[in-house]
Amino acid sequence: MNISCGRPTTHKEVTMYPLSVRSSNNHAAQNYVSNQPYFNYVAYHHVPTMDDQGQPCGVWGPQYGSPREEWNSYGAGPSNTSVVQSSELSPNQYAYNSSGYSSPHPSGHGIIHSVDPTHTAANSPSSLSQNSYEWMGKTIQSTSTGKTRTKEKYRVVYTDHQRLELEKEFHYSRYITIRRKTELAANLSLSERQVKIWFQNRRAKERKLFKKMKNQFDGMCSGQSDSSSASPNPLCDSVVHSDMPNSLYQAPPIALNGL
DNA sequence: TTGTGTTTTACGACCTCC
DNA sequence: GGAGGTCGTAAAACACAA
Repeated sequence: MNISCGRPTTHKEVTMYPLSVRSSNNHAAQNYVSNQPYFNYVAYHHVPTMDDQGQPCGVWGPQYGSPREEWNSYGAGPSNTSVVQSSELSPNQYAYNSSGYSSPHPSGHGIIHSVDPTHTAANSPSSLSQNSYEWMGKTIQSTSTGKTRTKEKYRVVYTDHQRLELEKEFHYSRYITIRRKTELAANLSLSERQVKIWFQNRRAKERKLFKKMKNQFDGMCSGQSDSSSASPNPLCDSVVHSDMPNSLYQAPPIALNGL
């Protein structure tokens, strides 16, 4: 098997906390991830691959449905955004409307490239809370540890837009390519480091969720695991105990040769 | 309002690969 | 050696019951 996801070198990022401040009053989408239908772990089987043209590593098999289009059910991309702040919507009314999201970008993705600068300016994190960036000037260096921390914030909270785009990218591929990482970082006003770490954390979250679900499944099936008798629940045999873990978490695309 | 549990960013340690 | 991977963890942000 020739997995050819490139891993070109990238410069080490210097800025630890670039533009990324979420408006404090938008809890609406806080939990949108957990409600997403793609969290169907039983059916999910992702194999990260990428060709040498910079095409996405993610192979979204037909069993998962179309990778990007289904995001329209959540509303959409950044472009025509109408990210309505939660001050205007109830938590169940998280509206993220876009008709432009579905148009694929050159590399096969369909999200960021069509961003209208005017809309971006109107809806970008910076526009959400212009003054919220002030704290960034207060980055201090911890004298004891050398760690870079901000004086007033240990971490930033990403905007709904940033999260949505990251989630969409994650939905498309669990492992982001160098190229897409660069694009995303630029378009979301995040550092590449932040994008990378977000994906790492996101995968960790998924593993955690999967583990949780597997435990629940094991609990359900524990009473019928007697090998001497036929399992009354075929789901316990075929899905949970054999297929899911290994297929879900393949080794990361390490053998990389370019973007 | 407050206490508590969960989630979200961010990092360090350690690993593998080139 | 540098890149990005997982794993574990810290701490802020958040949700929610009492």
